[in-house]
Amino acid sequence: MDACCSPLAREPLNEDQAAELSKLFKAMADPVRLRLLSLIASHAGGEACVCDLTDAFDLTGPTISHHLKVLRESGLITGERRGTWVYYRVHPEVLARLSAVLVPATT
Amino acid sequence: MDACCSPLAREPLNEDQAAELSKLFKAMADPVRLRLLSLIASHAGGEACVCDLTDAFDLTGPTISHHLKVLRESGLITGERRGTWVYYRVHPEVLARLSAVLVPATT
DNA sequence: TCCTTGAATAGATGATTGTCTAAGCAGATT
DNA sequence: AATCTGCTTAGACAATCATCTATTCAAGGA
Repeated sequence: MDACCSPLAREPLNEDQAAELSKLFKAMADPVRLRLLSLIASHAGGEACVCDLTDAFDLTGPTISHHLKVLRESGLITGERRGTWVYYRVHPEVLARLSAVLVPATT
Repeated sequence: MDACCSPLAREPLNEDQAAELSKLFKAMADPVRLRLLSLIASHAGGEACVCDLTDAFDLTGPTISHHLKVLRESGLITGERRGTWVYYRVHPEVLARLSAVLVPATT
């Protein structure tokens, strides 16, 4: 985790930092994935079952599954199977880090 | 500006909020555009000339111009011509808003 | 053991995107 | 005016992406 904490507006990002951050932003650059992320993050208990998520969209199961995979591979969420259902939860540190990067310059 | 301030992790984004936010994240979902944004935001005086920006990349002028257009149309930056050169500056409120949306749940 | 249900994978397709070259426009200088 | 430089627009092309259907896997219940 190289591009850690310095706000984007403090000093220029180097190529590695930009490449790493762009992967995270790319994962969020879709309305369905943003809503999925928000549904999971705001769900009671900090986790949500895929069955809950699918109902919120006019999309097929495989499409939802695809978006969850993108979010998973970006490191924003993790999924865990418990019995019949798969539960997803967010990684708050990753959200926090992105939030910190975007804070405008204080000057 | 509808999807204003409530963190993503507080309550689920509705479709409109997600659509609007995804445009901003899409604009940042590219390493070149992230570096451009950072170069502009961190530049002395709060603004940077295109000529300064182009030198930082191994890309043609038109490509840089294209990325600046994407950032401009997303509302993250504005460009102004003064004499020979065009100067860009960021809109800090937009960065601040995104930062606020990403703040993880406090609970 | 077989069937049912929840979820992921595979593969296809139309749309979007990042980059380029070529051409155009806006100021400044001669 | 003629030209030069800084930047943008236009158009083309390969690569990536969002979505779908069909298939597969995993866990439970009959």
